[in-house]
Amino acid sequence: MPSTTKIILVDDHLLFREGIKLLIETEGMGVVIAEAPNGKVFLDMLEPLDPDLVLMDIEMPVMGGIEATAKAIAMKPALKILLVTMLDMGNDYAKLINTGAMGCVLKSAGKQELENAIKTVIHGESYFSNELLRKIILDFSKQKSSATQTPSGGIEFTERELEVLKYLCDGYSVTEIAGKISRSVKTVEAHRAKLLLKTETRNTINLVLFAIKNKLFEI
Amino acid sequence: MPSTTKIILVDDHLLFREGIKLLIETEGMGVVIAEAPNGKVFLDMLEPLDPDLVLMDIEMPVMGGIEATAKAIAMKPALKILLVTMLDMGNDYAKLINTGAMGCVLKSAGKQELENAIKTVIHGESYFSNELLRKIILDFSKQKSSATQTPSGGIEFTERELEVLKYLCDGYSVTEIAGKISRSVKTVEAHRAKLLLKTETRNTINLVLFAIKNKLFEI
DNA sequence: CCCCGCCATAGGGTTTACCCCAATTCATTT
DNA sequence: AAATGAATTGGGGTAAACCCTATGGCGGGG
Repeated sequence: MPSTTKIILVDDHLLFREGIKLLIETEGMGVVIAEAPNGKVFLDMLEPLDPDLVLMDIEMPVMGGIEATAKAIAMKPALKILLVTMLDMGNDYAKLINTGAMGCVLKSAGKQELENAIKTVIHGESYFSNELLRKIILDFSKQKSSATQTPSGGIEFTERELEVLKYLCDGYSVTEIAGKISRSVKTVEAHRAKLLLKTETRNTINLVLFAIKNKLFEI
Repeated sequence: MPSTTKIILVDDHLLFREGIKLLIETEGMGVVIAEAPNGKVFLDMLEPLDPDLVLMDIEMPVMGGIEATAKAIAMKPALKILLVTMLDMGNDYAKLINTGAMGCVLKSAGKQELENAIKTVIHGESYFSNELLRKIILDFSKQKSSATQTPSGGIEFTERELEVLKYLCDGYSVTEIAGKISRSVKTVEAHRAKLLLKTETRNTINLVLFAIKNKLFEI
């Protein structure tokens, strides 16, 4: 860990950069060695300047923070990047997580949280703001629930049907299932046929795919 | 929203259930109409009792909370389930999110947070504790980075095989694929047979499940 | 009380999946 | 140049999947 943290600010708003810079240096979080108005300019100064930490905005012209982060991490895998975003940035939170950035804070965060985030990231841990985390999870569960509701409007299965479906999703054939539950192959086939009807699928593979997409069973 | 929330407690520890029950009823959060020591017992009482909310432990004998939640949601998609877990439960946080549960709190949570979670979930929104959210995100980014390193299970496929496999994972039958790529059904079957050999699977369903598990294709 | 509907059980017959085998092409090796 | 091996293309035959039909059991409603 360096005695003085060398920081680069990447944001297309001059006022925001100056405010952050003042905040960082008066609070003794580190020293801002450079500023860039977009991802492209930042990437050009990455090699010669060799910063310890990058505070990166996401919405920027020419090259956004997501793309710039991915490329920067590809060049310097150990580089610590802290993303800065507004809460209502579309709904691509997954991308945000997978850039390789060590953390993400909201622009609405107070200086206390920013300081906390910077120290955490410099220390080698990751920091994601709680508000953002909650948004991401809501996004996740929304995807899930909309997937379960749309296919056929809340399908209900009988115990036997669920049992057969579980075995199918585990990869067992109808014949094998018939043996497992001590019933005729024809019986199990009838249960599967009912499942095909209820889920509006044409064959076993599509039935299994349906169950997996709707997270009825783990695979 | 009902005037008195009907709650079922599912946990294998009697003391924990009794403590939670006392807490819920003295704080006026609702009324505990039943208790179950594991997921199987709970599923049996789900139909007749028709609860508004379920407090479900994850680590339980016979049938765990993840599986029980998935099945319960499959039977009653509108049912509200609040999972209860310890923080160091392996690393299957993704499963936890995708069960269909409306929320998750830690066993170490105070009664204030529990009350907050119950009210939120009953109100129709989801609630996940902040500590847990942070864990989940870390898990998520870890999965992604390891996934980019090993695209397949070490197996190499030819162009044709990948093409056939993609169609299979989309739910198309061998006959349909033969039409799509203008080849004989027998040819496509031969490609699939090669896929079965390479992946060491016994039939198409297991082949598709293999591909999904190894994240060869999105579904 | 009896009928209707749903579930679980199963048979008959057609289509598809699966296994064993073969020919052609093409790149690499001997 | 000949041989080897792998990819792509198919056939033939059996087992399994898939579709249509049917019976006995059980609970709710006229």
